[in-house]
Amino acid sequence: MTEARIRCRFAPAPSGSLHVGNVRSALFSWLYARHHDGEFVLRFEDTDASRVTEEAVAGVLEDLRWLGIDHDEGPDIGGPHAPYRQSQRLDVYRTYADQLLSQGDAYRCYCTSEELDERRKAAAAAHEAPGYDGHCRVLTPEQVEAYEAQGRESVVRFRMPDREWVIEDIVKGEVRFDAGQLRDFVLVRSDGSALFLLAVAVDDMLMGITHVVRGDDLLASAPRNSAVIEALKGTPPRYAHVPQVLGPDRQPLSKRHGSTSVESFREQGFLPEAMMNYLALLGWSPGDDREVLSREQLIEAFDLERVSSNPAAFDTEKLTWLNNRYIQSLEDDDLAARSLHFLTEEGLMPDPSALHAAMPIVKERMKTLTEAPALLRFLFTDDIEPNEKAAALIAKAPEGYLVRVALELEAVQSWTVVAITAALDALAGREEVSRTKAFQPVRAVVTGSNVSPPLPESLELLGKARTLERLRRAALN
RNA sequence: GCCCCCAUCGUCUAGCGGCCUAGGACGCCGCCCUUUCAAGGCGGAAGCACGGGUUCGAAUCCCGUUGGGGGCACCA
Repeated sequence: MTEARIRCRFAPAPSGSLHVGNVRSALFSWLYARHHDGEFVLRFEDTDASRVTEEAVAGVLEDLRWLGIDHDEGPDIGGPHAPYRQSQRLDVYRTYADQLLSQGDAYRCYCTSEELDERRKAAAAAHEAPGYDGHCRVLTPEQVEAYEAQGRESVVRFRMPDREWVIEDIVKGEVRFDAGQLRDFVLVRSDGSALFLLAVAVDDMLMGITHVVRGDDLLASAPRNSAVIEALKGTPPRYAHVPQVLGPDRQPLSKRHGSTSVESFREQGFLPEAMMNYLALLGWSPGDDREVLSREQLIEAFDLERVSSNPAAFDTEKLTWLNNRYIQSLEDDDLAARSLHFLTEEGLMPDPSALHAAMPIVKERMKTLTEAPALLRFLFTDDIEPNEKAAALIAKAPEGYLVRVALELEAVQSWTVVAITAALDALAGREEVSRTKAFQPVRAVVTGSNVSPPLPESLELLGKARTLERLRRAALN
C-alpha cells in the first residue's frame, strides 16, 4: 500500500510584504510538508490582476527566502505543474468552467448586481439565510434566449449540491454545514475571467495538493472547494484551518496594528531564526517544555494535530526574548556580518576585525540588531557627544578626576582587560570611591553614555591612544 | 439577520476523566551576582468565563448562557 506523497502549498495573493498571520499559515503548511518528507508548492493567487504588482510578487518571494521557507515548485523555479501564477492559467480555468457547464454542475446566471442586491436585502429582512437565491438555476431555453436578446451579461455559477457538507478539518475537527446553507456561487466573471473559488479548486486538484493549510477565515469555502473538485471528478484535499493571528488588542492582525509585515520585522533587527521559532510557537507547541527550537527541530517535532484551534495574540516581547537568545547563540563572525547593515545605516563604517572582536561584549545585551549602533558607536567613530545622563555623570565627577584617570591609564603597560581593571581599581582605592563611582564618569566620557558594554573590555577594544585622547579632551572642558 | 469557529495565568501554551493543592515559557515583582545596562541563577504573584448536566470522580465529555472572532461578493 503506497501512501501518496504529501503535497502542501502556500497560495498568497501577492499584495505586498506578507504579514505575520499569512506567514504563519505558510510556515505550518511548509513544516507539515517537510516533516512528512513531502513537497511544498508556492502559487500566486493573482486572478484579481488589478492590484498585483511585480514588487509585491518579489516581496513575497524575498520574505519566504529570508525566513528559510523553501519551496519545491513555484513561479520563480517552475515545476511539473507550471505555470504557478493564476493569472497565467486563465485558459485552464476556462476549460474546466466549460466542463462544469456542459455537465450541468454550473449554469449561466443573468442576474444583475442590482437585482442580486435587492433580493439579498429582502432575504435579510425576512430573516432568511443569505446568499444566492437560485433565480437562474432552472431557466427555460426561452428565458435564456430572452435574457440574451436583452443583451444581458452572464456569469458562470456553480450549482452547489443541496446536501449537508462535512469537512474533517485537521485542526477544527468535524465541521458541518447544513443543506441549504451553502448557496450557488460565481465561478467565472461576466468578462470571462475566473474567480478564486474556481481557480483554487482547479489548481489544488491539478497540482495534486493533498493538504491545504490556511487561515480559518477560509473555512466556509472548504466545502465549496471540495464540491467543485468532486464535480470535476477529482479528490478533494484534506484541510487544516488555522486560527487567525491576533494583535495585542485581540483583534485580528491587520494594517491597523502598524508594521506587522515580515519585512518590517526584518528591518527592526529580528533574526529569521527567531521569527520562525516564534511563529511556530504561536498556536502550536511541541508538547514538551521546549521553547527554543531550530528549524530542524521544528520540522522534526511539527504536527498539524497539535495546532491549537483557538486564536493566538502576537506578543512582541516574547519574540524579542527569543531574538536575544538567538543572537547570543550566533558565532561572532555571523553576528558581525548581520550587524553590519544596521551599523552602516547609522553612518558607522566599522573595521571588520574590530567589529568581530566586539561581538562578545555586546551579544548578550543586544535584543535586536538595530541596537548594534547604540552599543558599538563609541568604537567606530571619534565623534562622541555625551548624552544628558553622561554629561551629568561627568559634571558630578570629583575635581580633576578625569585627569587622574588619564594618568593612571597612561601608566598601563599591556593594554588588557586585567591591567585596565587593576589600574581603575587602584585609582578608585586611592580616591576612596566605589567601582560604580569610579567607572561611571569614565564610561560617560569614553562612550558618551551612562550605559555601555563592560568598561574595561570597551577600553581594551578602543585602544589606549583613543581612550586617553577622549579623557584628556573631556578634562579640558 | 443566518451559518460557522473559539473560550486554561496579562500573553503563548501543557493538559485529551483520576498523575492537577493545574505544569512550562514571555512579561511582571523580589533576592543573588555585579563597574552601568544586559545576560545568568534562585524565588514569588498571577489562570480552568458562567450555569446546568453525565460520572464514584471533570480543566478535561454533553447542553445552555455570556463573551470574542469569522463567513454570507462578478475580493482573495
